[in-house]
Amino acid sequence: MSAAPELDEVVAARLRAGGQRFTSGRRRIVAVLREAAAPLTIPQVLAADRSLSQSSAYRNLAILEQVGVVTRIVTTDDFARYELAEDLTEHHHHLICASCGDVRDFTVSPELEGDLDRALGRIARQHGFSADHHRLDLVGTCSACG
Amino acid sequence: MSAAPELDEVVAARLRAGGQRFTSGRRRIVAVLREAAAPLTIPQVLAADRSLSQSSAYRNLAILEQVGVVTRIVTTDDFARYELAEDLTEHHHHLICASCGDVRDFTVSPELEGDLDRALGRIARQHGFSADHHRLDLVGTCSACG
DNA sequence: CTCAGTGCAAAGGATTTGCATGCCG
DNA sequence: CGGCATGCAAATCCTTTGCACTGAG
Repeated sequence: MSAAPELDEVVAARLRAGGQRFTSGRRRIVAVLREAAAPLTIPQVLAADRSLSQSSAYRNLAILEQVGVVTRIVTTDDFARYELAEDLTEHHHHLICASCGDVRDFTVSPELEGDLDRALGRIARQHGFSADHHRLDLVGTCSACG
Repeated sequence: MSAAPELDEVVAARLRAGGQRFTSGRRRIVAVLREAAAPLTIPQVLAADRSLSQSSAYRNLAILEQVGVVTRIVTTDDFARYELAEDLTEHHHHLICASCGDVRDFTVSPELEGDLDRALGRIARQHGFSADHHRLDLVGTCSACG
C-alpha cells in the first residue's frame, strides 16, 4: 500500500507543528500502531518492538497524542490503549470485550453516522459544549471469552 | 419524589440476590449517587459524605457494580466514575469534557436509539460478539473550560 | 456467637519524573 | 555547541489488600 510514506509525512508535519521532532523512537511507535488492527496497550507496543523503552514509550505516546497523531482510549481494564488518530485512518468504532478488555474496530453506515452527527451537534449546542468528536462503542463479550 | 423508597428496594433486592447486605455505608453511597446529576469520582463521593471511608467506598462500589446497581465509567482523566445503573435511572449518554474530565448526561431521540440498536445488533452478530449495551459519548470542551 | 462489613495503614501496579547521557539540528 | 530525546531507576498516585475490630442477624 502506498499510504505508508504519506503517513510518515503527515506525522512529521504534525510533530513539527507542535515543536517536536520525528525521532526514530517515535517512528517505531507509529509503525507498530499502523500494523495493528486495533488499539494497543503500551505493554503490547513494547512487546511488538523490543527496542522501545517503557518510559520513552509513555512519553512519546503522550506527545503523539498532543499533536494529534494518536488517540488514547480507555476500555474496562487498567491499561490505556493507543491507536492512530481517526483522520489518519478512517472513522470507526469499537467492540469492547467487558471480560478481557480487548478491542476490535467496526464501522457503521454513513447514513447512521450522519444522523448521529446531526443529533449530537444539536445536543452540544444546547449544552454550551464545544463538540470535538463522538465515541460509539459496543460493549459485550467477545467470542473468545463467551 | 416517590421513586426514592422504591430505589432502595431494588438495590436491596439486587444485593441480596448477590449474597450481599444493604448496609448503611452502601446506603449512603447510593444516596450520594442518586443526588448527583452525573457520574462521580470516588473522591467526589467521599467529599459528598465525609462519614464514608475511602477503602470501603472502593470496596462497596465494586460490589454495587457486581450486583448491577452502579456502573463504572472511565473518561479521560485518571479517576474512575460511578453512576446508578441505567435500568435504575434511564438510558442516557455522556458529554465528556476532554479538558477537565467532567461529565454531563444527555439523551437522544428514541428513533435514533432504535436505529443504533438495530445497526449495532447486526454488527455484533457479524463479529460473533455477544452485545451487552452500547456507549455513545460526545467528547469536547465544556463551557467552563472553553 | 458468627461472619460479613468497616477502617486504618501498608502494598500494588500503571504511569510519571529526575537525572546523566546521547544525538539531532 | 545547545537543547531535546532517551533510558534507567526511583517516585507518584489511584486503587487494592491485610488485619483486627465492630455490628447485624
